[in-house]
Amino acid sequence: MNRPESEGRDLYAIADLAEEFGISTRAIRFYESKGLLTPERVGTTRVFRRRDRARLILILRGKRLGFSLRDISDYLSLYDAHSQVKQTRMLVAKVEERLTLLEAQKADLETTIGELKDIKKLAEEQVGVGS
Amino acid sequence: MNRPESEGRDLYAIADLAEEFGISTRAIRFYESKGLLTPERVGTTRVFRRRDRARLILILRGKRLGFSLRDISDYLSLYDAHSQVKQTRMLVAKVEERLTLLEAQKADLETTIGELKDIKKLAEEQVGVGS
DNA sequence: TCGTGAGTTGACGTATACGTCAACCATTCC
DNA sequence: GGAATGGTTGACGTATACGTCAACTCACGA
Repeated sequence: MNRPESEGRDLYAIADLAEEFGISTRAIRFYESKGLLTPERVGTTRVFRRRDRARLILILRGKRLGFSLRDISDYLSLYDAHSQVKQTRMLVAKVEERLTLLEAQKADLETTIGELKDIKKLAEEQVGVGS
Repeated sequence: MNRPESEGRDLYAIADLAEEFGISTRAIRFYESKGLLTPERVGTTRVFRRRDRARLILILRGKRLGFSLRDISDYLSLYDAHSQVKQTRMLVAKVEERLTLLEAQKADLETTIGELKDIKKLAEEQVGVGS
């Protein structure tokens, strides 16, 4: 069910990921120092795999949403637990908590978007839309 | 069309607002120092009106959404421009820019919410939902 | 008149999230 | 073998968003 031969074929250098996601290598090292990433080492050099890359995507999305690295760390552990499927009750509670937060955030966002659309409409009427 | 008599009837002390919104008076003073609020003064004491209270609500919502005070400041100026209705073309552009940002954020949020719901579902199946 | 409570202004401290810089390997290419 | 290239670790600096604290003012009531 596992394919050891296909493993070890997805290796990224720190600079690869930095460039791909438009962040600094220093930032990536910082995330590692906070335990959000756990790349392997070849000697002293970091080697990242698909898992790390996926986590990095989650990290950056979390940041775009305004979460702290601490929040994101918790969030990532939900994913880990997800694949490990242990302490499942705790997990459900945590997920629900997070969902409540996010749904509230979504409501805030929708309110804000609505208000801005109103402003835009009024402003456009003021000018004459097509002019 | 304006009712001067009904004005000046909505006065809040700094502590009123702090308590109402569960923040510190220091925070409110900080927002003022950053130009986000402009309460009047009676002697040295700050006096807030409905306008300030409304702005504070926008500030706190912005913060919940993960925006910096700098962002929120820009955002508030959209509202100001909105009521003043000047520089209208600039305003439309700014609003559109902000809307693009927020729509992207909303997409991020919906993705995240979706993922968490998946995790929750899997976890619940693992346990047996009603148990 | 004294003190008590509420408000005010700096000044300083703190946590987060990095950027910058120096000094140091390790490879590789000529 | 020397230089360039890319990677590594501290150490230090910076911006944001406040909290904490000291020292002061002012109004009010016993």
